[in-house]
Amino acid sequence: MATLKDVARLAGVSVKTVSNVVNGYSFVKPDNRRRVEEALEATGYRPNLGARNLRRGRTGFIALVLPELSIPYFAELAGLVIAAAQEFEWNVLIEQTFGTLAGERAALASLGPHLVDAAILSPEALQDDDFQLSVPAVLLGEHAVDVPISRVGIDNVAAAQTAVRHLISLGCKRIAAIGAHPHRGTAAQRLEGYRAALAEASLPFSSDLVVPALNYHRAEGAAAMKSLLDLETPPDAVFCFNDLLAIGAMRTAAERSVSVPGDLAVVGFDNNEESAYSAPSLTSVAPDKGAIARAAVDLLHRRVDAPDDALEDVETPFSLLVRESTVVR
Amino acid sequence: MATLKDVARLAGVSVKTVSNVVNGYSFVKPDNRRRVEEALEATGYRPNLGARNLRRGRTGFIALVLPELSIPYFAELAGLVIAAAQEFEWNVLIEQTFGTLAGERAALASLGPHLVDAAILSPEALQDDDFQLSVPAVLLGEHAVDVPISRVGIDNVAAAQTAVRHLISLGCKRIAAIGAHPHRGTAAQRLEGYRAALAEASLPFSSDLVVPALNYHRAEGAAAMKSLLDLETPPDAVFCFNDLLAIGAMRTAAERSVSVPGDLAVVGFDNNEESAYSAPSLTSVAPDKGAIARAAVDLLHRRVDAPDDALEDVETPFSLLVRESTVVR
DNA sequence: CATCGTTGTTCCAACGATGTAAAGACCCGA
DNA sequence: TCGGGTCTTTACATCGTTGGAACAACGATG
Repeated sequence: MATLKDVARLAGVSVKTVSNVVNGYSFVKPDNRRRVEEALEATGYRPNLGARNLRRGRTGFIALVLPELSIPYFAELAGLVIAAAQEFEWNVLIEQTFGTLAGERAALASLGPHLVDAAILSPEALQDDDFQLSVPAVLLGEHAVDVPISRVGIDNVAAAQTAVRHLISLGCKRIAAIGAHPHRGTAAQRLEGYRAALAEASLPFSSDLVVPALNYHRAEGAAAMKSLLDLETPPDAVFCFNDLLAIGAMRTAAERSVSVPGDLAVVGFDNNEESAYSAPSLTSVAPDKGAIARAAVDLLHRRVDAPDDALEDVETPFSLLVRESTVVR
Repeated sequence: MATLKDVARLAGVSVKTVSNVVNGYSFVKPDNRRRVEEALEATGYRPNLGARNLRRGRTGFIALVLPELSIPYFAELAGLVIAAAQEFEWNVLIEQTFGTLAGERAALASLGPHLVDAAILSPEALQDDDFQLSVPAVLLGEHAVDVPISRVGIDNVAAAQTAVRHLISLGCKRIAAIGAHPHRGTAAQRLEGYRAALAEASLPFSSDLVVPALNYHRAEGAAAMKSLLDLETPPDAVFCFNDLLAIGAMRTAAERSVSVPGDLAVVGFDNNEESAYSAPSLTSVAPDKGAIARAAVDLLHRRVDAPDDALEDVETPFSLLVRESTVVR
């Protein structure tokens, strides 16, 4: 691998002059510039990022801390974050926590100014004390705890309310919710939106109809739906806090010969690509994932230069995509 | 951020002694070792990886070059590669190519010994000439071209043959295939397995029943299935070269009121998590993704130390998971 | 022609870590 | 007491890059 030194020798100039050319410094004699450029071309020089960053005090990386890539929402988001980060010549380092406290603590501990310039976090179990960060960070989703970190995300209360209002508009009276979670901020907000929508339609809130979930995997949705169908009076609709839970719930409904949307309307959350192709296709709250990714990366980019700016709370748009799981074809 | 110098000053020893303690060098006096360890603890020292790697000539990163993270197979694989890489203290850099030649070329060009120690590649369009790599690499899938790079993957011919034999054993006579691709090595192999299975059962091969696909997205599977159902004599089974195509195909079948598996048996490939929950659930060839990820990382780890060893071709196991899309419940 | 400001280039130090060589401490037996 | 080996520590150079100061060349100015 060619270094600046090699290029300098070949071009017959000093190392610094080559560095100046590489970095677009203006005051280089046209003749020298040409010779250097030829030498760069000839050697196929590529800067050693480690050395450059060591010198510059930057690493060129940002961390993306998320539960797991096998969850479609996070996989899609990760792809968009990588694309957004490219604009700032940032590489993305993905850390999986598997939603555990230990995993999240380990991920945070491994971060530091020597490894990454900034971090995007999607925590699920972290407590206040854990947020001892040494690099600028932004939280995706909702604050479960009161920590001074900027946030990017949709208005989860409004989004949940929109989803449940839709179910109510279809005439559903017993609307269940799957996905309550002790620590997850988004879960609390979505539950709040759910209650608000019930309240404004004067529908009773029944804790029987609220089923918790820990990992938001399909299997949990399936299990939750079983317990709901076993109720004395099963629900006529279910609002799931993510699409995977909804897919699991629909699976159980199919196994029990409960017709969706005839007997049971189902709404999910996240709008995974898979949800447009399920049978029936899934009505879902669709956050603008691209906007989230861009906003998060952009915020961090500003924050790296000005770490002491006021915290930000960026609200990104969402929409409700109505599909077959709530409306008969 | 504390450096070795800070720790050394605090412990009252030289920088090198601290370095020796950090790196587990044996000959350090117990007394000094204790003082250094206390100082490490007190300062919360974490090595600057950039500097360490600059000195060691390693980067601590491997690249994972894949089409896109929003494709579940690659998302699941990426998660497993990250986990496998952790064992060797490697961080994983994910590069998305979106399956385009330009994207793949750009990804390869960006790799180099200054950025990564090695690379895992899942190319789809690259030609022979493009494989000018400056770091050890391993190919996932199949060689589409004749390049001297190690490979990890399943026996795609045998896997496809197994899948189609299964359809034949169900009594299917007109078995279609979706996913033929001009450049993709796996596609060629799977097509070969498909033809072999037909041949051994003395079933005719008809090119009408082979539909190409470029990106292996759900939409393509849906479109391909439409064209198959429009045939004068539609197929009674379809073997899709990945699960997304199969999901799309089943979607079309549902829209056309073609019953799966009654009128049409469907087999996919990859065994995405989603496929166990679709309606009907999808019979799929299940490669051992964990084994692939571990084998690839392991191979690279050996290759970094011994770059000139003979090429390897690691074959990982697969199985056929029979589900509702081929067998009536 | 001395002085000046602008341009262009080079030299040197530094980022934080580690390998090398050499020096210092220590213990043993002769 | 001395030589010789084994531990233990240190000073120094180095990885590839860039910032800053110093310096050199230049035409323009008085």
